[in-house]
Amino acid sequence: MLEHSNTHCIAAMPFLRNAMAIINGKWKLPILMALRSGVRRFRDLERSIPGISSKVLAKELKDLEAQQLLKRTVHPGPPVAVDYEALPYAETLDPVIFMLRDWGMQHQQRLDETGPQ
Amino acid sequence: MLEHSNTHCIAAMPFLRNAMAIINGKWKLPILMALRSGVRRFRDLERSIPGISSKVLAKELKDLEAQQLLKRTVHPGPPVAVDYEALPYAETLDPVIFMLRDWGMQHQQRLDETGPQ
DNA sequence: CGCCCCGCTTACCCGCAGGTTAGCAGCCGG
DNA sequence: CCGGCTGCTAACCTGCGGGTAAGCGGGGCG
Repeated sequence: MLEHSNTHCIAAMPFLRNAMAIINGKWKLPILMALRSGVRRFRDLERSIPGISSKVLAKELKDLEAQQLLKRTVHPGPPVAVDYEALPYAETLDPVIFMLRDWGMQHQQRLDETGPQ
Repeated sequence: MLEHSNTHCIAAMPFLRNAMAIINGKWKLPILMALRSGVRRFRDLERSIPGISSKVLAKELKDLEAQQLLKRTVHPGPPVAVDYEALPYAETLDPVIFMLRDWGMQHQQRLDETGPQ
């Protein structure tokens, strides 16, 4: 698999883990989705993502910024305001996410059909 | 994102998690790779996947079987022999894995280029 | 009989993601 | 001056994925 070579597979694992690490975690995708739908302020994100805690939100935002998927901007007021925006680069994740979602859907169907019997 | 509707995004999350759950875990992909490269017996899998323990291997094999990605067959000997083989269905994961790997590679490059400066 | 191989299972431990609660500095409105 | 909102951080706890070590029933082998 992966070009029919086992060594290539092993070599590919770090990149796979790399990619997974970003999509992974309970909140990364919800955060990106919220950002893309126009929410920018910390508290607004907190409110628009039901269930997330401020601790986790802050941490995930840092991670996503480190991955260059979003930009944090501090507008010195007063009052100071912070906003987060998804970078265009974040869109390059879309095809990957679509693929995962589609396979996930089809797989769920398969399990629903053949599993219960 | 995901068809420009936030509700669709939320609806898609279970499928995403579903798909992730299968690819996820330290050993799922290595096991599938080993199976596809022709290894079928439990002990052989254990040996061809350096670092895995028999406990984890057994558990992951059960999971993968439940997901219908592989088939477990017991050949009553004596001696009894058990073999595991990847089902053709497992190949439907390839495009997903390719996408992840490719994005992961390109992303790694991006971080290497812009990060250090 | 003694020993090793196979295919597991059991019991125990550990690290880390993530949840819970609390608090803090800065600003504002009343 | 009091209370509330914003953008966090700190301290604590829990669950779970996974590692480690050991063992066990069945069989083959010398």
